[in-house]
Amino acid sequence: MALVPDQHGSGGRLQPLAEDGTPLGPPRPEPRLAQAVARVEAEQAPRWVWATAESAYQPLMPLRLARCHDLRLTETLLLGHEDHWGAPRSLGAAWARLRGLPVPADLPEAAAAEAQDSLFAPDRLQLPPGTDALAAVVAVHAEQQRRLAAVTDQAARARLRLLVAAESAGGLLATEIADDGLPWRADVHDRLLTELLGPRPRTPGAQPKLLAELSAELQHSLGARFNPDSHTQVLRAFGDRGIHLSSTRSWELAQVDHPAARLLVRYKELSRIHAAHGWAWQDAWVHGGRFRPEYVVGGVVSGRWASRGGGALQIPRILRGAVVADPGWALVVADAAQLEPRVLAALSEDAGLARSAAEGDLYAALAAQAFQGDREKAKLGLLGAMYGQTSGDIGPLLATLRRRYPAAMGYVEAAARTGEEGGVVRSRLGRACPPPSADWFDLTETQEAEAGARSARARGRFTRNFVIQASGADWALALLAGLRRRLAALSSGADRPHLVFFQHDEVMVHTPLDLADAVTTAVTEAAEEARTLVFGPTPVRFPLSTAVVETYADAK
DNA sequence: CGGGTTCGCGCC
DNA sequence: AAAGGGCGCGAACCCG
Repeated sequence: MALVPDQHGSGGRLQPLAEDGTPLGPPRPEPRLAQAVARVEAEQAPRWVWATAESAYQPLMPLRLARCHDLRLTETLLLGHEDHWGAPRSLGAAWARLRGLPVPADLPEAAAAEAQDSLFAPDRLQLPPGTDALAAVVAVHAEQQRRLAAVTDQAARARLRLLVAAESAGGLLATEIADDGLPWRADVHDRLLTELLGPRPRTPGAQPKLLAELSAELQHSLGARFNPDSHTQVLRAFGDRGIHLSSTRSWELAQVDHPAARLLVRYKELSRIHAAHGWAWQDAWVHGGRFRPEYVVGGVVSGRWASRGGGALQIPRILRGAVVADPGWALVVADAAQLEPRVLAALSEDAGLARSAAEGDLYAALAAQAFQGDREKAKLGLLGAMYGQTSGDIGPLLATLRRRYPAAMGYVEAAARTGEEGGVVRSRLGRACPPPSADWFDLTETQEAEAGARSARARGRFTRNFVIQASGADWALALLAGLRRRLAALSSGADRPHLVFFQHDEVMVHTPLDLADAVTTAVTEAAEEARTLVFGPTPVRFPLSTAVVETYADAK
């Protein structure tokens, strides 16, 4: 069912479609769009087709719909798959390509965010003036179905269709999470901040008491006046005492045997909390007991979500006590244990690594197999292999891994080689990595062989990691889509369990207490379903650690 | 004064 | 000699 809201007001138009996108009837004007959509959802539960969730789904909040086909997200996936990276992805751009018209550039993200709030800002859909938006939605959708059907390899086609469905479900979910919000207790947050920093300063922008004291103590211990927030001044203050630092990074300070180093590390920890998640952050982002961040589905090229404003994906551990379930409710927190090495085991079909990943603690099993039981070595070696690390004492570890797990190591090394040579790699479900940038070619073809080689190696590390990170994102998206479907089946109305947080390999559901066990079962089943959907028959397991808690702080 | 860059750190 | 992937954000700093 194609859906296009009116430019202003609460109406819109619907048009029923066949699976391949052919219209099954004329457009239906609906002056009361939300009611009409709710009725159609109850009667037919169609797959809704729209330009973007933000243009079509957000205005329908708090309505919940089961399935959609998001044209913008799908266009991005298809363009990547067709190696047309960088082409504009808006509905208007896709329509223009279809009709042989000049293709409008995408709005920059910042402008797009503003376009949301202003009646006069340019329309993010980028349709040429006078274009019928519903006709464009119908035509672009039919074209996307045609392009999906044109993928020749049957298994690859099925996986790409799965990716389109999962990505679109992600679009639904991001809108719903923003609508529901993450439960956030401002009073608990304030208490935590007061313990760490001292009471909230009366004048906005003033430094909290404990932070100011720490700053004074730090300056006293170096016998100089300086701003601890200024790298230049800090380096000079230490240098004047004969301590020569190459940076002010905390790991470097940790090696310095001077009281000022410890004070500075502590100062940096606290000032960061104050600046990034302090009272100003609370004023800006927490309202009515909810933190409402804006998630950007597919905001990372690997398919991970990004966020805009509020640092939704960087909630510091020390403040997680402020995430508290409502009275009579609970939080179900689930995260995938050791997701990325398991993804590598499944992708590469390495028999030895798969055996380690068949259950329990992967690193411990690896250590028992190949590292004389030294779990730390096993973990460092495998992480280094997935990131392309070459420094430190990792050489012998990589050599062991190469000897014992040749298929797994061969897999990441092949991905790295492809990247170094300027090629493109894909996730398990078919998300493509970006091609090298234009200046990459300048560098690799430069006279200065060293700069070119360095740049090629950097791209090799990127593609090496991409196949794993992006396939992990495939799995997580499939889990989300399956979990969302299961939660909707558990109950409806105001007391429905709902997803409130998603961070790469971790999900959180806010649920009435009596449904907490059912939610735990649902998330476990969704993870198992995702494993089969994404990786097919594999011995590799993707265990979740799940917890039913009152506060996020108790989840780990 | 505003915009862009660098540094460094929060998260995975 | 160089030396691990992906992000968002804020403060300092630099420049026109």
